[in-house]
Amino acid sequence: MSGINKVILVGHLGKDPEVRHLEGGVTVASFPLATSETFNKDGKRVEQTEWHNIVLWRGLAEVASKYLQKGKLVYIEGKLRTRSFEDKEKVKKYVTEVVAENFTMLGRKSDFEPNAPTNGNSSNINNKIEDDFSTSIDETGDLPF
Amino acid sequence: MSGINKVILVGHLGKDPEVRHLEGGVTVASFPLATSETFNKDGKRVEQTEWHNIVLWRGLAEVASKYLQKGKLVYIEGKLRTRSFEDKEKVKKYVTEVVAENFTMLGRKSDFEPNAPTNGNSSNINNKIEDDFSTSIDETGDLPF
Amino acid sequence: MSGINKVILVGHLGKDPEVRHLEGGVTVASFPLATSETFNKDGKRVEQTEWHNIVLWRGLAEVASKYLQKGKLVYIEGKLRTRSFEDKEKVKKYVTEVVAENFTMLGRKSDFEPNAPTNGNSSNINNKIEDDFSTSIDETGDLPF
Amino acid sequence: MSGINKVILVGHLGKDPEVRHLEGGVTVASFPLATSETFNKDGKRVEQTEWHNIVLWRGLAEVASKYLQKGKLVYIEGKLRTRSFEDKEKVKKYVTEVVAENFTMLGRKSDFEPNAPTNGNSSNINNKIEDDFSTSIDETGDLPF
DNA sequence: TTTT
DNA sequence: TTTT
Repeated sequence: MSGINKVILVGHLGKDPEVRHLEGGVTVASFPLATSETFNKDGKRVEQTEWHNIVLWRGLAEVASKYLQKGKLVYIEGKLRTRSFEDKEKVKKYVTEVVAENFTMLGRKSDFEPNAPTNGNSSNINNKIEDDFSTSIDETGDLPF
Repeated sequence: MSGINKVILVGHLGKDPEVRHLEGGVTVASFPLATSETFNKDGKRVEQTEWHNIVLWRGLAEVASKYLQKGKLVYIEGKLRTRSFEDKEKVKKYVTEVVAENFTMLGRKSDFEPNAPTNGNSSNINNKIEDDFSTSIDETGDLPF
Repeated sequence: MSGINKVILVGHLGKDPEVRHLEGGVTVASFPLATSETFNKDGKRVEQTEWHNIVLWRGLAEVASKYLQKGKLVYIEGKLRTRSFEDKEKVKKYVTEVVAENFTMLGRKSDFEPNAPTNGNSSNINNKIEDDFSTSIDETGDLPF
Repeated sequence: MSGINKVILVGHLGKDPEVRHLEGGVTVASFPLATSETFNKDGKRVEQTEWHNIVLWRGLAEVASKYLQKGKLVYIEGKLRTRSFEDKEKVKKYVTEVVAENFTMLGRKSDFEPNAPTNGNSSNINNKIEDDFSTSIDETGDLPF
């Protein structure tokens, strides 16, 4: 009859959410999310990061744009959706996104003060202790989307 | 630190699993899986189907190739992986797949006898009656789940 | 900060849903759900069944009481809740329940016609043939999922 | 055929893992895990905490005892199991547990240094910034198990 | 108490 | 390309 299409992610935002307002007043937000996995390969600790395109609609988009920021840790629940689009050269392409159905902020409370500035190398005492997630993203910079 | 990357699907196979044997003897199987969602739009019942690329490795690939067939209902648990490849025109493309970590067959037992032919409109009486063939599965006894 | 408390089950109802109407007009439904696991132990196929107490509230309770029946296969998503109560002898006891947040009917469509009688060994021909009654469901059109 | 019995939790340990070694050398670890949910009730922010009995076996128990500690944030995936036992007065009781199948440590890296001392009111600089989760547990002290 |  |  019906089916199940469910995605559960816990990871860090690669960028601040990007918010757009469509005609009709609908809000959409999106951001890349990194989920990392570490495993041993030939006795060495290897980290593999997977990047996900997260899309949020309406009220969820507005909450996300208010509370989520680059580097923050979030739990996201949603569904997979593959859509096609035309790139600049009019070539048809496909992209798979995770359409969020709800999310929960994880980590320290201080990480989620609304309206806090996002300076990558902030000297904010609360950010100081965090691991160096954000800078390493800036360096590699090769999000596949 | 670490993250979570989990996908849970319940849907029907769009095709029989396609099995390949890589150099080194590693088996890979893949198939498209459809998850359907029905909702009301302007008083009308609309069905929206999402297609997922499922990939299975090693032992899981072998079990899948033995028991799963076009049309069957399965529960699949896995993780998202986006990989790039070059198409025939040497254009770099991305595809997102669900790498299965385990699966469970749902539905009637008769749907899962190994080696059964896949005729779309089969009039095989066994497909209409539940609980048939259960003994033959008991006899082979090698269902690893 | 916040947490995640999520349960995902696919199993068969052990009984028809039991519906109660609380003061204030709130509807609650509940039923036992069996999830079975089979594994090999000393070369023998062993089945282990786990029973879950499922509880549904309000609209979800009403839909469940209309469509779910003893023996049917369902996907249930919800959260764990342990509550205390006093038994007949005034002894404090604890019970853990799965409070359903949504559910999806799996299996053949004919399994889910509303108001069908529940005779365990029914010889009703409609239970043997797939795809029957589909139009009658289309006509009523009020399946909210 | 088969079923699905899956639990996904993100929460904080209420106590250090308790490790036991059974005859035959099997290791079992267990601890209470709190998942909190906050919602608005009559305009006020209410927090509701659910406690879960987590049980881990063998290698997973050993890893847990090494890395997990009271107050730490973890993602746990497992299955529900209700078992009966006799209490001191020989009364038969039931308890529902989450048998962990894997777990992932979340939060700051410094939270998971192995062998770190667990003093509730530690003056360890890394613990200082944490929110006051641990003390509030000590005060209420009413774990239902 | 279900189902396969 | 599946299924209901």
